[in-house]
Amino acid sequence: MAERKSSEERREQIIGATLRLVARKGFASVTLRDVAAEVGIVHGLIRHYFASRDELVAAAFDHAVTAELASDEAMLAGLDPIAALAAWFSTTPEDHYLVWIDAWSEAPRNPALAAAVLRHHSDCERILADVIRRAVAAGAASSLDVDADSRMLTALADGMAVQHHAMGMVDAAAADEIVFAAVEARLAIAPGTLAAADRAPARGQWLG
Amino acid sequence: MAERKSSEERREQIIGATLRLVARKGFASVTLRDVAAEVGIVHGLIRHYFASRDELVAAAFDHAVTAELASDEAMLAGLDPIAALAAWFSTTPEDHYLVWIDAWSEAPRNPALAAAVLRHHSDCERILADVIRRAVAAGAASSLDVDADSRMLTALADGMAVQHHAMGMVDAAAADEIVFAAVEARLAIAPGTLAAADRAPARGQWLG
DNA sequence: AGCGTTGTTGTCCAGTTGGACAATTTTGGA
DNA sequence: TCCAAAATTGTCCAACTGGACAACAACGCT
Repeated sequence: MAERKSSEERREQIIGATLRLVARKGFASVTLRDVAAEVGIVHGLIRHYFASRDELVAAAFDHAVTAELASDEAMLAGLDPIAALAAWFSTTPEDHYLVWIDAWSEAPRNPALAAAVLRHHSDCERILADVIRRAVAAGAASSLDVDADSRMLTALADGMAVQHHAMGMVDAAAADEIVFAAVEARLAIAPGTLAAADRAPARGQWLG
Repeated sequence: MAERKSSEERREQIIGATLRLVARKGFASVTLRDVAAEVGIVHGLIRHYFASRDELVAAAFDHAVTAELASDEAMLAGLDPIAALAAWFSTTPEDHYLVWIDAWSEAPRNPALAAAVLRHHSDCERILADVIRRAVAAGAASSLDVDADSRMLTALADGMAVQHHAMGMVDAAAADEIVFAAVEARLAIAPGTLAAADRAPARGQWLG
């Protein structure tokens, strides 16, 4: 009666279900039984793949962000630097950032998750720094300290994402406008350039 | 045998204990029994003061932030505008921001908390906007759109706080340096001015 | 002193949780 | 074909959860 799946397939199925639930209900309130029901298995089976609940949610976060950043990076590589900046700072899908915010708040109490958050945040700063370097090399921007600029602009984007996604203080258009203006000022790009270049395909979704 | 307290006194005692536990363990994992044990009462008594757990944590957040912002605002009023900017953007106590980050992630699932977060975030932007206006009036800074600058700089401070407090990516000194530089650039203040002015008394603690 | 209000207690409940584990079924290779 | 390994099930458990509630004790008022 059991539709038996290969180990890897089942593992990814569980991770996918976990992510979907985390996006909907937050890390703290996702239970093993929730995940099992979403997949259609018994909750005991999850223990066969993940040693603990903490390990499961950390693995889910890590898996999703790894895949998404790789896809984003590939997409950015195909754009000219200005279009890449516009795409990178455009408002991301709702579920994406709510999971990040949740991860920030959960990290102090879940070491495995904290490590993943730290690593992927560094990835984000590195990806942005690479784009800035390309823009500078192309003469489209200027930067005295690329890493510092990347760190500052990443922090700004995170803060605006909180205002938009978690608090609903600003809509997507207003958030983009504020971030674009700050990026342009910081990198000596003519005002309005990024908004005009913002024709990139939407960033990847997690929960297909 | 019962040390009977006045209604208001007991209420604040419960709120204080709740905040202390939220800072330590996060909103989601604070239970009524935890709070009761911290205060030294029976968990049933909490129901006498707060209709539900959600209402308790929202009230605790609201109460603490209200008090702290009032105290901060009074302190800022006693400083010249540049010193006030430096004080406002100096790294805040650890427990303070961890609670904010936790509130962001909990807000989508706790309407009362969401309302408090939204209201107090607006307070923060307003307080900063007032300081910027004083700085502009004093000829110490310039701003084309005070509200936009306040919103952008608040988002930046939040994002840096995440990097510092939740991820440990940067230490307090580096975070201050990045934020100070961005504030100076945005408001046309000479570089280094804020670091030199950063002699303000530490912002208030919650968990006395 | 008597009395109503209210702070306070202890106990109960039905439900949920993460984890453990033996039993069963399926798979894949010898 | 047979068997060891791996996937999967069902069930158990001890602990904990928020909430309900009746009983008790201290208080303010008259």
